[in-house]
Amino acid sequence: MNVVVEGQNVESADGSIGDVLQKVLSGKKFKSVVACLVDGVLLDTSTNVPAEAAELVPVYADSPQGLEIIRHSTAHIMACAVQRLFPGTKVTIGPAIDTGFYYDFDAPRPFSSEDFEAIEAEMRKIVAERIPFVRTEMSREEAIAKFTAMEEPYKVEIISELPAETVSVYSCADFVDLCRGPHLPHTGFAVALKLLSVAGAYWRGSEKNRMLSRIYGTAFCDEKALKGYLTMLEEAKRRDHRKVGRELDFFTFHEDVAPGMVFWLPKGMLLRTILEDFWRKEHLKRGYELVQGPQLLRVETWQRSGHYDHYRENMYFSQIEEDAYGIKPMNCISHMLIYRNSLRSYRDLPQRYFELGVVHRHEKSGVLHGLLRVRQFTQDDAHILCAPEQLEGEILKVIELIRDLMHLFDFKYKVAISTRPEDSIGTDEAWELATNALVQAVEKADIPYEINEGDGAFYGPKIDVRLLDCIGREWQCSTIQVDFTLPDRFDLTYVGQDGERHRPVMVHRAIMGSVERFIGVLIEQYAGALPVWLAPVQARILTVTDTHNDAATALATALQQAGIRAEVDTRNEKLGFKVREAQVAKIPYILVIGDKEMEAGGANVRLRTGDNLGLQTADGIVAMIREDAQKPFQRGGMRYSFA
RNA sequence: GCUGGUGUAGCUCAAUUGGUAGAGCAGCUGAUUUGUAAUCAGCAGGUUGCGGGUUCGAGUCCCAUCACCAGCUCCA
Repeated sequence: MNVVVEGQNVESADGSIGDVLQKVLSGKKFKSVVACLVDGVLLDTSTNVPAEAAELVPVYADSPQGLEIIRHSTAHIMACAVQRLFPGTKVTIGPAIDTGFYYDFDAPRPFSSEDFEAIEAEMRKIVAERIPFVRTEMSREEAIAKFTAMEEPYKVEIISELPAETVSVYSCADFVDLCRGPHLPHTGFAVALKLLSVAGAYWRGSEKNRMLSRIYGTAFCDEKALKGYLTMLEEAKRRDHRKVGRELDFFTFHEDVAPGMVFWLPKGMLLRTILEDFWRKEHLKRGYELVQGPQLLRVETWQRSGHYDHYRENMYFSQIEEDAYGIKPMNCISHMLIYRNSLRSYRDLPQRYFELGVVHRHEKSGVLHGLLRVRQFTQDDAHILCAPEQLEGEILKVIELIRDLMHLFDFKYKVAISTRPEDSIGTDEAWELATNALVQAVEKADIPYEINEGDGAFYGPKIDVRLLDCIGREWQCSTIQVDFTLPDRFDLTYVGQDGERHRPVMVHRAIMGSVERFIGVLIEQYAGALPVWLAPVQARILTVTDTHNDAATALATALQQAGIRAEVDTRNEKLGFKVREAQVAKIPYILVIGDKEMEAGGANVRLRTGDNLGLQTADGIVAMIREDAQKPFQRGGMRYSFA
């Protein structure tokens, strides 16, 4: 029998995959093979070449697939080390993840980062021993008996629920684990590893189960790649919006006064205002109308909407004399009441109500995170009330708006459709209709998506868009939710062409999701160096000495009259000091006026990148900044206008 | 809410086995009139998150609580 390996024909009978690869590959190359794709199936190199195999594609340590195997095997090595050092620790699961791996243990005492040194040392010992990973297949019953004997109840539970009749088990020295594989040929391949953090994690991800002790770590194909990753983590810390937001005076928190609620400082509020103004105008252009409802609604209303039954734990309440009020966690109720304010005809549809709506949600204490997860936030919320036959078209328009916004900031995003959860209201028919409309629209827009079963809102299915922050965490931003239920509960109607009353469909949608969160992600995306159109200060004029103050003020006035946000730094400081401060403040245009500039009229232009553009006239500076501010908009269907 | 960790000046961090709470930056005052990432000097700044306890003595040890950080569950 022959197989093809990297274009060459090789005799493959009676040999392991490793044996065959060794015949073809150079010694150096062979040493970095961690596993092999046999006609597309990933196998250990110790496996015998299957009789019908046609092609072997070696998986190298530095490939994405190879990296995943390294990490998975490193998780096993860690489990092995942990069981050696902490007898009585039960193992559960330990997969590779995007940034490394983790393993969840049920330990006599939870681990802390102080244990890392000992665990890593034991792991290195195991790596140095170059112990082979040995795969064994056995029947389910055998496996259950084996893990029962080993007193590993979590493994027994997993195996008992597996549909397969035979399972594979990997052993590595004294450590045995249920595992699909494949694994490294031996532990000596795990040359670059590091433990990163500990965390609690529920068994099978459910809050009702026991809390396990999770250790996160990472592994790479070599020390250089590991070092690169650790450097990247440091870089990410420098971009953290909480740090940058404080340094740039954008916002602050007073944890003792209002945990999870933002205090916007003047610079941050200006940024926010620019973004919101732009966004309101964009909505007006796209057929939305601006509305606003009250912060407090009587409890009876929340009972009618279903929020009281399904969302009460997250709501704030207030008692005034005899009346109980709920502070709104969502804006939809007000928008429905605005719809119901007059009799609607089919000719009026769709009604699109937009509100930058401030909502309060009492999030659990452990989940707050800077601007990205807060208890009071502003949704760029809209509710579209339309006839059922308009639904798909309306959803498509919303998807276009999402696309344009993501495009404007060069965000990468993921789309998921979430279906009916257990805790929900409404008929099966309505849920199916709504879910289908979402799927149809996304497919028509030709956007890749995944399905999250049971992840919908209690009143309807939804499309979610998630953005990535600077260390790869996902944050939900846009959401589109179809709702047949609330229009029913609030008896919304329109008069059709036939003169009969009909029920409109409601689409809840937010594009940024939360203005706070969106700004948080923006700050990280740009590391604080916001696009010129959003920068609270677009230009700062620095004087060399106080003889240039008048010229600086005159230039500032000229820029301001052209709609540019400019300020002057006339402090009695050295120029180098002022330049440094302007640069640290990430101000896009640093304009210096000294004798030369005063004589020639204009200023020396330095960018926050450090580039110096030399002497420019006032008109030239205005044109330059305007063009720069306009640049991101040239790509999409949106425009930015100077006030 | 859960697991682990951390709370010291506006910010970043020190403070030997429990023994007088310090520094840099920022702030204020003065000097300096300065050419593209930090001029010099002086001054001021703190019931060590809050509340108990142990001790002759607590920033340090113990308990409780609030908050923050890394995750988990949840979520815009």
